[in-house]
Amino acid sequence: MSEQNKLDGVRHSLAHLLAAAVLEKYPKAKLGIGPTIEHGFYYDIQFPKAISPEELKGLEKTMREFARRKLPFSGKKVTPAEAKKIFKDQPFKLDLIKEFVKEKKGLTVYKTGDIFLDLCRGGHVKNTSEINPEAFTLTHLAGAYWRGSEKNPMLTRIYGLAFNTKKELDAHLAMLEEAKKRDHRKLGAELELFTFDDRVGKGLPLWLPKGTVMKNEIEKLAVEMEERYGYVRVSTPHLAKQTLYETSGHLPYYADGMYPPMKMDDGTYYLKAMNCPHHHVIYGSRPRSYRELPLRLAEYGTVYRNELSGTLAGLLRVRMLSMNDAHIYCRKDQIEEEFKRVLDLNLEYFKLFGLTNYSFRLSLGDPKNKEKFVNEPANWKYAEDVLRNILKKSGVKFTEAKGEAAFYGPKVDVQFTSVIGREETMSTIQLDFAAKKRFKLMYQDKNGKDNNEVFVIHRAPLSTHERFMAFLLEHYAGDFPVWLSPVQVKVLPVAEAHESYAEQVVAMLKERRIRAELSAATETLGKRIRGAEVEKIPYILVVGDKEKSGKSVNVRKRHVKETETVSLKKFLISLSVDISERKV
RNA sequence: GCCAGUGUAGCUCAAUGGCAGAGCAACGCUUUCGUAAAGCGAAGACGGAGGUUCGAUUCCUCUCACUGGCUCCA
Repeated sequence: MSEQNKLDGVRHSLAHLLAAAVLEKYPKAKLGIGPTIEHGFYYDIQFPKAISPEELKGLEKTMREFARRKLPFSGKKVTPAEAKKIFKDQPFKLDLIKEFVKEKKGLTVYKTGDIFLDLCRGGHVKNTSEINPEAFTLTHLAGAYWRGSEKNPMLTRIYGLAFNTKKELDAHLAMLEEAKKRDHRKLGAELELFTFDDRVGKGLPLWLPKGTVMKNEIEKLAVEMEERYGYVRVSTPHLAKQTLYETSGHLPYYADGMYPPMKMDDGTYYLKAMNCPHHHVIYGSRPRSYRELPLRLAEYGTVYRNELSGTLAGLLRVRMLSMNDAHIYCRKDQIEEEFKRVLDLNLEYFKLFGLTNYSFRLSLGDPKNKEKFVNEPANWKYAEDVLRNILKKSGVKFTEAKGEAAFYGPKVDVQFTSVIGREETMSTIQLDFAAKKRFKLMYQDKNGKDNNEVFVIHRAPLSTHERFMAFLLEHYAGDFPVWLSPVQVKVLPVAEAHESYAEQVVAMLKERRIRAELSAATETLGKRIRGAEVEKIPYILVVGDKEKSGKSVNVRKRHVKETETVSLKKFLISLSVDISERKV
């Protein structure tokens, strides 16, 4: 047995001990399921009344006592009738038994000493003596719907962490503490990048001056890259009439995610939740020739989505999104090439930002779910095969996920895990075979005939400004590359006498469009250095008598104690080059 | 939206059924300083609305916001 399987066995066994501890204290509690997860385990339980987080300590203690009793785990097969009898007071277990019988799965029950019996497929330690009672802890409570459906009752989920040794557990807890310091919400407030306010509304970020500088830098990058990759830019209104979303087909699939309609004297309007329909209209604004394809329309489009209040989280999930959007209109024979180019664009971005913590996911439709996906089986199969083949050819690793597609077609999502462990889709590339029919997207082919075979690739490699900023903040822990830093250089005169020289230095920096600030000598030099370090300014320039007479600056790089005196001229040139090349 | 938790000054943290206390930041004055916190001073807060009470920041109800998760998604 591998180390990992053994640890999984420990974690799974702990879930059983947790359930046993709960039943000892609350004999009337109803058990859901208790699986193993990445760093531990959880158990979903319905309590007679809500329990408080303080009670976790007590449950933990009981679990330790159980573990020390050296209880053996043993399993046996049972018939459905036997199982129903054993779990007659456990409605959720009865639910599972029904399901397993329907799926013709065998039933097994596992016994933990003589304290606990659970319906379970196995995978435990042989004896609780294999569990290190110091290497696990219960961490937090959460609500979770039974079988993951919001139509079912909500159970209380108790999460636990478990490792082989106390040392590993402590290290993991310490890592979580460290991660909290990189939380984009904390850093964003400290670095004055964005803020929220009750009067504006939840999920509606206000970009502060420094955050806006960064947002604009990222947008500038996108404009340059997209120009290089053959895109043209467009710009569209934030609202549109209901008819547009009826044409696009978004209303039946997406109405819940949109803000409610606004009835005006000349019709009903919606705030846009996506840019695609507007772009499709631009495509159709005049007849297109086959020579024009692929046509790539790009826009940093602002969209509004009425996300459920409970899902909002800092900039990771908001209600106003600035999407790095574009739609590529191409012929069938161009899909592969275009898709590949988008993939390359993605990879180029990730390399530029030094991002490695991502994985590709091929998000597929689900033929059974006709409410969520357009019912065109042949098109689905074609599009899914196209995407799968391109991914395979390009050699990137990917997983497949059923039911994660857009309603109009499959997509390739780039999944990131934030430092606090939340997984979100960052970039997305989608293949849309439904728009051409709905919007009557046409082109004239070589023979002058109308052709409706216009495929649309939706793509957002830089996600939204909001989510991308959240990832960048956590990725760099606030230490942004110079080109992205809101303030690139801070100039510190040693004393008042050096202020005029310092002002000259700032002026020369600004002339080269370098973002520089003066930190006047109203405080001690040490204090101003500390301030600039806390602000995470990439370059601190100290100027005193020596620098003034030598037309030089003393350069202190972020987080580096050793300083270096160089001529002002030299510093200006090398910094300008670094910024224009977007060096890390 | 659902389940649970948390809301004290710009930030970090105290205390309390009976005048809410500090550090940092910001402000004023003094200091003009060579690489991560100079000194003094003044000022600043119980998320909001009800209720219980002689009296509520503290107890209760509602509400708003945030946090952790579920569902959902860029």
